Amino acid sequence: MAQATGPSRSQPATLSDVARLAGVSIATASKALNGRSQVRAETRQRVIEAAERLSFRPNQLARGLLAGRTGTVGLLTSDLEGRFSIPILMGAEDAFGAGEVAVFLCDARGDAIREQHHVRALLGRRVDGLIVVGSRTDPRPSLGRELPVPVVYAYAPSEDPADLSIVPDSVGAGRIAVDHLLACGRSRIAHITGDPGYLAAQERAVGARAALADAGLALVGEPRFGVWSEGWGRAATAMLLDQHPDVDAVLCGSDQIARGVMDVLRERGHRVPEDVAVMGFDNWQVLTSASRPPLTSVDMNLEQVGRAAAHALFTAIAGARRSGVETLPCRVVIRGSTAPLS
Amino acid sequence: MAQATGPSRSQPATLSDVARLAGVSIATASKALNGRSQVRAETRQRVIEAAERLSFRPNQLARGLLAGRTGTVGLLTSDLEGRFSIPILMGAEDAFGAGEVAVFLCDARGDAIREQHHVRALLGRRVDGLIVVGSRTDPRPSLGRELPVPVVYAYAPSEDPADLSIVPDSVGAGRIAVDHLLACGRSRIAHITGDPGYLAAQERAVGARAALADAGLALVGEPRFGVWSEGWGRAATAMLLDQHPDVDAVLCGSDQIARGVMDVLRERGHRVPEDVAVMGFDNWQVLTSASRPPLTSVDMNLEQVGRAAAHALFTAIAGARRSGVETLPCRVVIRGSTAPLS
DNA sequence: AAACGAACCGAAAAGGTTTTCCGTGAAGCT
DNA sequence: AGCTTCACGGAAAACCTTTTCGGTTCGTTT
Repeated sequence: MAQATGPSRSQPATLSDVARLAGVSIATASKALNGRSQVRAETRQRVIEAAERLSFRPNQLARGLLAGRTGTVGLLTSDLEGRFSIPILMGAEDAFGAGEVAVFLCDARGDAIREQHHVRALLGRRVDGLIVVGSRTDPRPSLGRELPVPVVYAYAPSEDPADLSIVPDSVGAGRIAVDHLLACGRSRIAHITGDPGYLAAQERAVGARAALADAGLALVGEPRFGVWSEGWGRAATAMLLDQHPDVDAVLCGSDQIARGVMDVLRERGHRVPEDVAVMGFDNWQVLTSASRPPLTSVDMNLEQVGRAAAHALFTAIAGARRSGVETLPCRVVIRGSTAPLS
Repeated sequence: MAQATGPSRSQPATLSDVARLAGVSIATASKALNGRSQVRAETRQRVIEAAERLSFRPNQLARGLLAGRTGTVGLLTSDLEGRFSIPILMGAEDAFGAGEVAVFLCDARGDAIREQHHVRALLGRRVDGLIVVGSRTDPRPSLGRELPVPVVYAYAPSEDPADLSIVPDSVGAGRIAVDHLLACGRSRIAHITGDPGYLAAQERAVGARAALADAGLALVGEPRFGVWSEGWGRAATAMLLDQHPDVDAVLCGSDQIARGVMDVLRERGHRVPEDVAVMGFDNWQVLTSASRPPLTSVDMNLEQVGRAAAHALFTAIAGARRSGVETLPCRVVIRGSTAPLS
């Protein structure tokens, strides 16, 4: 009953179909299509035309079964919803797509059980490697050393130093942010940032202080930790202006916070950037370009993190293992909210 | 040289390894692990333990090769960056993950050539079906009727009515938005929306007008089309207030526009929601909850669109084809920016 | 005791591709 | 003419799992 190539939808052509149509053996057809040299040019041409006519696509399953390599990798995110996973994922997909590698996407939704389940499923499909994408930069548990394929951790590093992790340089990000404000001639710089439980918040503050110290300066007051929201940005700014009305720059832990900061600054009659310069982190387009004025922000180069992770996985699959945490530099994107003091 | 199970990383165990360890044939091992009935309980136990010890995972490639079904689907997005693809993708991933189906993610980046390339690659991997996710609701070209696997279009419908498409009900969205404003006692409702080249903008306006007409009312002025930005929301609101200072509600084409609208309303001394109610579309958390007051918005239920697409693909793979454009209802999420007139 | 049935297990084929090895024929050389 | 060399094409194994079908063993029945 099943062989009716009939009405609806025929099976895809197989290599033996091509061989039959071209009047050669399966082996010859394979060699002709793969550019092997043991086949006459004329024969090769005949095979190629036959494959064309049948719109033959080699079955990657069979190929993978034989080769022991499938040309697939697993991309395991812990949180698709969060906006940090997406650019990383794009970078990785981009890097792999160019190399004929297909990507299995799995979202663990922050659940370790589900993550374990996905890992097992991916290994059953014989992926050549795994990329684990976190939703924040705090270290996360390793998947273990016993996996049969290489693993690269992106954004959230593994707790096990034997694993390879690719993360943005948060300390450096704090540094270059302050360097930019210093270059704008600011010297009374405050720092309003988010949840102190986030390593990124701590590291950016460390970098900012280090850059100020190098210039013989210090923050105006202590860093103000809170939550990653506009509301906190507004509240913290109100307090800041009460205590330090002479502040000439505010470095904000995120673009959202910066948005709130700028609103209150404007409401209180401080001009941005003439009186107070404002910077954010993350360079989240929808916020930076909607602000008045557009917001200068530190871009974490997440797409590049994804690409680097993909590249590292490539080389690991080829046999060259690395380990440890590798950091990638961030960059300042200058917009209207920061400008030299006139 | 290759058989050294040696130092670094051994090959995954195969069924014949398990069979050998358990002292049975390959066939029996397979039957034991798959719950077939022709094997003694004690033997089955022995096999299961052997599989456990070797941490055996059946090779899905071999299984797929044999069964003709791979348990994989392709998810083809035209634009990962845009925020509409992500929830759809999450819904689809969620629905498939529960069913032991793995998802290949491909991002065409809005390029038809790249899309074609990805389709070919996916077919080479013998996916059982395809979901095509668009970045806007305007119809897009079909992948064609000649594909060997079923295809479901999500968010952006196919131009070919023979294809199956799942989209949110934009006209209905406009309707329920106005219905909500009417229920709040508003009667002088303006509409500030985005790019008129977007079908979503047109359809929402159509729905809004229809709901008003049903109540014997009309919009305050014409719908104001522009771009999907806060800046446009601010500019349009300024004009609106000049011409119609007595407006008591503004229906905005997106949450971004709504954000701009609210800013200007407040600056001009109009209270939200006491004097003017404001609504947006998309229910984009980061904007709706950061607004002052939090923004009432129409949620397009995109995750549900993704789930429905996955489900439709499931049944199509099982043989039950549908066709045409199926719409899913949207829902109003009420927050502080709309309230009954006191 | 012979025959029968049930329960259990194994051999083998199938799925599609790549690769190795062998065979055939022709051309080149002495 | 007889030999080697070369170019080309084909047979078959391998990858791993599932399933069908046939075979063995043991207990039961007449």
